[in-house]
Amino acid sequence: MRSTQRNGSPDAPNSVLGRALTVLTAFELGDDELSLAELVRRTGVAKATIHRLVTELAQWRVVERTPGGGVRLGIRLFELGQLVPRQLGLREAAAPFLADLFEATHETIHLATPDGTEVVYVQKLEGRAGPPVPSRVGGRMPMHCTGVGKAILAFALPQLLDDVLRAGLTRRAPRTIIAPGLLSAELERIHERGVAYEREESGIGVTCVAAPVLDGDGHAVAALSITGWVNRFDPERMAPAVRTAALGLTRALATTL
Amino acid sequence: MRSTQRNGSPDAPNSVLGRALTVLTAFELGDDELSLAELVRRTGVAKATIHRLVTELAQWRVVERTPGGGVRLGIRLFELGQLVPRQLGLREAAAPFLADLFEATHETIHLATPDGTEVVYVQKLEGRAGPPVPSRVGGRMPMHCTGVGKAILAFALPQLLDDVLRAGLTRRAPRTIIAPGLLSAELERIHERGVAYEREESGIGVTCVAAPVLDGDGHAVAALSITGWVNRFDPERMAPAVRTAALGLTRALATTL
DNA sequence: CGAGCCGTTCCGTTGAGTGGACCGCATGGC
DNA sequence: GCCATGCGGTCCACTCAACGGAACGGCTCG
Repeated sequence: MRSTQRNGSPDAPNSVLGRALTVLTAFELGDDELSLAELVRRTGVAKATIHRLVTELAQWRVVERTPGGGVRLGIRLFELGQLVPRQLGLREAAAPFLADLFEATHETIHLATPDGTEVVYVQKLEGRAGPPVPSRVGGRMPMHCTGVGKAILAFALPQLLDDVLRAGLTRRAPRTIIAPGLLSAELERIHERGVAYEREESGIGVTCVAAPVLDGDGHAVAALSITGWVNRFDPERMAPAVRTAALGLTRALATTL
Repeated sequence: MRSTQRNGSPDAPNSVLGRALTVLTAFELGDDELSLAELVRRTGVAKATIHRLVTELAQWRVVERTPGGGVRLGIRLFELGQLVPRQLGLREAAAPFLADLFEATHETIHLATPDGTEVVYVQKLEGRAGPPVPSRVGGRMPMHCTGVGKAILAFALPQLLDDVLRAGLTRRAPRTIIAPGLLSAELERIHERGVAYEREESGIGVTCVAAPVLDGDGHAVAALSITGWVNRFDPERMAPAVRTAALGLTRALATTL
């Protein structure tokens, strides 16, 4: 069995493409620019090879060379990423609903889509007075410890829950649900109510309400949520708003297709 | 001389990487999914090769296979794109300023960064009652016919203006500036005032005010703008707000570095 | 002033990549 | 019913693109 890298990629690839993608995925959140030597260290690819790959990637503006000889991810990668249909269609359709929610609450709004056993955030509107949350557009979080994740999981094929359990219910905060039985029961309640609550399961002091966005078969293709401070924000009171927006978005996507 | 493709890439590449990037850049805005056959047609790459490349790209989730055998850009491309520092740092620093401008005006707000002789939109907050504009996050527009573009051009190295003129002042709307002399004069006025106006130069009925965001050397690294209907929106009245926000962002970026 | 690290270049070797040919399967016009 | 067409997918012998060890020049330390 292949080792589980965070990027879910074949390790030690001996193909050009594999090496090139290893280089690109070597960049992480804090990395502004990396030196060639650092890339060699992170990827295990030979120096001459890194140099050749980086030179060609730079010609395509997929990476950019910095004056100091370093390498940074290039603007063209951003442009390509914005064309990805899984986020483009969703974001376009969701924009007015998210704007309404934000206008009405001024709390932090999230829109996320499932990928594997995690969710990827597609949009985030940050409330000024809201709690700091580790989420980020283009970032990932496990499904079991987030409102959007649980909302999606409750309206997904049973297979997905198995995958999530097999991946392990890692603890993210003191109140993260790490017992498979509790998670199943919680998902059942969410499925009945159409709304998922999360209280300090991903971070201390943070709570949220989420609702799923469904496709024609009733499976979740996304979820949206409102997040706030646990003592200044009543998720139950926001539930109807989130649910309404999610239903609206579900309908908007259905009529688009 | 190499032909000027829109993606600015070497054509007829005989490297694996070149072929793979040709495949990725074959996707355009409207394309949800492409068939392998369509990719063969668009790229001129042999079918077996396309098949092999797509299979490997799919393993990395850079592309995804659809049930019908088609190919679409994958979520991982979106994730990578969101890490690109040129937009990430800018977007993070700009978020509060853009939010303030939007809150105060409820008109369409743009944040763009220069790349070559064009600008790439990094953020867009769409006003409900604003005019439809062709801009899109991750999209490009020429510099000479947009507010943000002119603001950037007025605070760039002279070399850039030469490049823009050499690329040609293409007409986008009846009032697009296509005379080099007029553009130079306009840029001088913009440099003096610190604000750029655009009146129906990119589209009929649309006007905007833009201001540059500068680096330590006084060169533009970005620009932001407010856009509205030409008869319901007075750009001069919004100029101080845009300029203030741009100066604030300039300062915020300076202290970050 | 030399040890160490850096980005860069060179070049002989080799196996990853290539693409024409082929398969099985829908589709659809005759 | 049947052949023509276009599709995704597979095979495999040839070949040249890619590899990486080695060497170079520049830089910064101690």
